[in-house]
Amino acid sequence: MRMLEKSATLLRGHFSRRIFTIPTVTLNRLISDHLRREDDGLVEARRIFNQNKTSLDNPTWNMMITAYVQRGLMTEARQVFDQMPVRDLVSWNTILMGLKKTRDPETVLRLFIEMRRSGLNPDELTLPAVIDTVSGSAFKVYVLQIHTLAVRLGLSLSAYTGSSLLRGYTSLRDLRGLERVFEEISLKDVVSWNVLIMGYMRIGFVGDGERAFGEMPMRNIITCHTMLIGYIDNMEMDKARDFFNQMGQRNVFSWTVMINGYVNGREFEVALLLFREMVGSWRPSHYTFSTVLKACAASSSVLVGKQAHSMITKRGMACDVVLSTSLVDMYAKSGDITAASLVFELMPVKNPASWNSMIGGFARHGLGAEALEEFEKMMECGYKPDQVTFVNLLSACAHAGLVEEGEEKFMLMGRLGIAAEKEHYACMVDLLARAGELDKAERLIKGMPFEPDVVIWGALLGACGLHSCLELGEVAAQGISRLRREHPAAYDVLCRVHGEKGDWASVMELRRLMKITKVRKQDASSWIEALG
DNA sequence: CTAGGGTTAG
Repeated sequence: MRMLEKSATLLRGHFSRRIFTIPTVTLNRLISDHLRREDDGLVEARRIFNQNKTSLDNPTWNMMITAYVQRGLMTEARQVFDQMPVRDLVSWNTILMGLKKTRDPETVLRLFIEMRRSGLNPDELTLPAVIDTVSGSAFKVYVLQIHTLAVRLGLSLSAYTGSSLLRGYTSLRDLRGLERVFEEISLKDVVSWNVLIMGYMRIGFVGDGERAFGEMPMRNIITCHTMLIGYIDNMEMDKARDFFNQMGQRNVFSWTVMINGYVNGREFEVALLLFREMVGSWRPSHYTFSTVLKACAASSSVLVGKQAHSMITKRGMACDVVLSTSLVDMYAKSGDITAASLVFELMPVKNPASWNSMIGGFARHGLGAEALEEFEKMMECGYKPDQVTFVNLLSACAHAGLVEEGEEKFMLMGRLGIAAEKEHYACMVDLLARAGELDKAERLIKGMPFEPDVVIWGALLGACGLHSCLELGEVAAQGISRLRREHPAAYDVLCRVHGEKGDWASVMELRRLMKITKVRKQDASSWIEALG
């Protein structure tokens, strides 16, 4: 084949755009062989493709689009698509399915309308691309319109199109729609059933999910995972565990789902125990490790964290961005900022989340200057900071007492078009109040576009305790008690403030109240305790 | 020549 290609190119050079052309069949074979190659034959395929554009048939054009779509290169895919002399149904389907991944409902809808205008009718592959893009976006209402179209074209009978309609009605939380679409499918396959169960579970109808599970004529392991995830999402951890224990077949995925369920339910010890049980007979995936590292980070279990890290290293597991970021975060949250920084610096690919973990790590270690410095590097490297970046940055400033820098970053956030959320205000209140700028903090709270929450009042209250400011402290404490009746920290700080002022009568009254309402201080946790 | 369902980080 290579020989043929070489001589063809040679000949084409000599007979420059004269009568001699390579037969279309040969070119198609040549291009598809390149695209099938394990190593990247794409560049070579594109070269041959470009030289022979005028004599290629549609399947070859479509294969070229597919090649780019599979690699996620949508700009290139679009380029080829736009150059096509005649776009057929496969071309449209391929480009629409590719665009699904970009989560750009406007473009997808525009293209879909353009396709209809060109006189082509969608088939059972076209609609899922459109439906899946609009569901879960602000354009979900289109699901109903597309369903109507599907019915008119007889496509709602298809299991393939039907499953995307099921997802569409799930995103609308429309139980009746979900069931009606399911009934419309003429030949229900295992996917139809699985997606139906997923729909029931997502909308919160666990019982209906269980009923469908009992009724279905065929099952596979994905059915079981759908049930498992359904239970976990509905916080039915006991049912999930029972189901998991009874599963006839399990794989790495099953274990990961179960472990992740416990992590999300904040049952970190159970999660780590299950992980230990798992490694006896399974090789965890990078999904497993990420979720386990999250558990380690949240419970400051450095020991298990380090074990996980060495397992990853020892078996030469590909450490992707997500996994590396989990490592950085685990070390940062369990107190080893040096290790965190080391892993972070060695990361070949970073993303905003990675930077956030690093900056957040510096913040929690009180290293304000380092956090600010890392933020500058992040900007220099061209990464876009987001809300999380600024929460970390502002809390770094708050912990390090960098008032001016904090105010500066707060304004920068506005200039970058990132809306300040409650958490940002909480950091700013903390920052200002701690620095003794209590009036400024109070004004900030009054100017907020939402009601202050416990965290914000708490930050103010804490600082009032620090600066022995009784009047404002009481405003804050009242704010808290309006939101939550018994809040131990509020009583605690108020006692201190009153005590410092020598207002012992108030202190006694508070202590009495605490006894009556059985208020207890919240449990503290430390890195030392969690080391085991 | 296009093909649907299940998991990860800040």
